[in-house]
Amino acid sequence: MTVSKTPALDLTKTVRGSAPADAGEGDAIKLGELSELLGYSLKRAQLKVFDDFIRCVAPLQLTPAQFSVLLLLERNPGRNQTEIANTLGILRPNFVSMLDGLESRELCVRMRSTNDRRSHVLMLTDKGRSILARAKKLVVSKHEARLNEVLGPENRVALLAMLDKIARDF
Amino acid sequence: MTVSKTPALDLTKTVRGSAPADAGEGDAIKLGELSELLGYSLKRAQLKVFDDFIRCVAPLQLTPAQFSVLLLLERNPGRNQTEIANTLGILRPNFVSMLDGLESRELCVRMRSTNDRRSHVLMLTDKGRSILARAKKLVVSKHEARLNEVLGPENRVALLAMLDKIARDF
DNA sequence: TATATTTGATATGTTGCATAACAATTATCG
DNA sequence: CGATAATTGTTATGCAACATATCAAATATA
Repeated sequence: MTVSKTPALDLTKTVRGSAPADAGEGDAIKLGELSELLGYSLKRAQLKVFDDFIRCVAPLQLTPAQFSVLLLLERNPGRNQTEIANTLGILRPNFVSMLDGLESRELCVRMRSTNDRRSHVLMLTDKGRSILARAKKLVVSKHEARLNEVLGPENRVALLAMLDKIARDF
Repeated sequence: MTVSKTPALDLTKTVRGSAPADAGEGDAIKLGELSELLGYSLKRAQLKVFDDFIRCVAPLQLTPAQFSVLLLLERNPGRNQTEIANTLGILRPNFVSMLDGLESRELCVRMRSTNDRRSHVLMLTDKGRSILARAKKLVVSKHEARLNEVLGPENRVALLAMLDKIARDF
């Protein structure tokens, strides 16, 4: 049992540095308490993971956000823009140009709803389904494979569980 | 032992949705494979954690990025802008306006180095040290306290370890 | 019917992040 | 030494993400 002390930040030293000269030449910069800041590690990890995702799925030219939209449209066909945008945490005004991009590539379509002629029913096109299927394969075979390499499968699951808990209960 | 299957994405169904009508009325939108995408969970968790950080440290008006700069300056006095910016993953041009903000609030100072008159030696002011000390207390007592509530201390440590592994080995 | 709400859209602003270019200074090399 | 290259901080600029206000059309509600 590795007993790592719980208190993360250590507010002891006050560093009375009044010397106007340069720093300790040659040695590396110390992260210090920064390495215990969850937000810092979270952001750095997120950037890395997004970078890897973009690389893995580069042949299809899909960003993580676009991929998530296509996933939602496949699982929830016939929803309108507000519903899809809301579940992804995207504001409706910003979702418009996103859909413009996907629709101009003929990956999805907007159709006026017959029930409520204000809203647009969103649907994947065949091309959209095809691209999404290929994207999934790349994500599984490259992106998640790399992740399982680094973390190990069981750690990946545990990590996901903790992140979801944060996203929900925080 | 909860045997959760390792393969995250499940590329089986093809959803032959050709109905131009609306979706399954009334029921909630299903996230589907999205909940298995690490990048998605990572980003949502990161946004939540940053939001909480900003709230907790609001009385001092410090963003996570500003806090991390002050932490680095305290631990590594006398470094120049390039060194600090690099270790934080901030591009030098963008670090200029960041320092402008901190310096205009008198939290740190730039002094021309006597060794190399191109570079600026960065140092915390007394006010900067004071604000940083108060910020640390808020982070520990509010931000990390909340995190330990949600995750539990040992999970927090495990989470940090995995995130750092991703940030390093990915 | 009159008023309020919802939906998609536009305009606009802010912020984070990236690149090119520049003057001043320093390092390198012929 | 002197010419050239590299470094440091800076400015300008562009792009993408994110946020707010506002609008017309359609619908809901009073």
